[in-house]
Amino acid sequence: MQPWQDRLDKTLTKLRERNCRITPQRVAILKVFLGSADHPSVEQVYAQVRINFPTTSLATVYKTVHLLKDIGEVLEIGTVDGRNRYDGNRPCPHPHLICTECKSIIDPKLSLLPKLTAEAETTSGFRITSHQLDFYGICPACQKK
Amino acid sequence: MQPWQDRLDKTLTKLRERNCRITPQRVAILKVFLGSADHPSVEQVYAQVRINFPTTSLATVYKTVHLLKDIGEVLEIGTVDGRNRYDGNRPCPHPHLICTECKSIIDPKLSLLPKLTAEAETTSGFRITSHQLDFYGICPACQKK
DNA sequence: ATACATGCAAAACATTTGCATAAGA
DNA sequence: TCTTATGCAAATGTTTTGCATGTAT
Repeated sequence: MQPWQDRLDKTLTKLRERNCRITPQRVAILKVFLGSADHPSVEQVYAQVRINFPTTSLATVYKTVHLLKDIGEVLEIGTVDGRNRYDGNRPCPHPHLICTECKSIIDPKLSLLPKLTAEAETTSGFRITSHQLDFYGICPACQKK
Repeated sequence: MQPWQDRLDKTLTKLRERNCRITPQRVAILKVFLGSADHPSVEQVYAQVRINFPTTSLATVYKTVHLLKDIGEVLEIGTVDGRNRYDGNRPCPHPHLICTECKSIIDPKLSLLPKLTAEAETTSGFRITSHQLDFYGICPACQKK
């Protein structure tokens, strides 16, 4: 029993409610997202899925990632190094730290972010519903090189 | 005399120092960046340049934008809607408030942002060089509708 | 004169789409 | 059965590259 089994079941239920079919490919793709702590690209998901499902096509991975994004089960992070990256574990927007050298992505915990959002709301009068916050820099490992 | 004349001269000097040649195309592209307050894509720069230099090729615009990015005179903002956007005016990135209803964009002044950046650096060990921060929500005018 | 930049076309990318076939419900 | 998903291939759109020609220095 994987720690994300519960999450998997909930997502499958959500798919059924939308009259989407539960195919082996979709389950496999979903499992890759839930099992990876980092922020994979479509190509990386594809490579992972093909270990167990060698017949899976890249187009299907693209279509499924789109579907999961649409139902809010996967978050599109943005373009890093020419390809889109995704987060299957925290589908709500959160800040990222992106290393411009090795392209790795970290999820920092920023206690001040709610206060910053509040400041943006009060100074502008906006009702803020979402955000995208990416810091770019050099990660500790690359600083030593 | 344009307000960015001084900046233009400095950039041209920088180019000469790097043994780069000052061509009409490069000057024209640079002027487009300095004269536009928004964040143009390569295609938009290309369209603008071709008004005065109809023979300019898209490849040259791409090469020049790359050059200007390399020497730090233009900032690559990131990919919006499938294409890269650039900022030739502001050396430092700044946050945006984007209304999802009327698409208007506001530049808020966020006094907490430096503190948030500092928190991100200390908690991660990253040396942060840049960032992108976009808040999405409903502006005051659209909330009344 | 001689590097270097330009412009054209073709290539290299990630991503999307159309359609016949396969398969979940 | 009957609709939806898959997989292939072709198309799309952006960005890059090779090379002959043009041009700034």
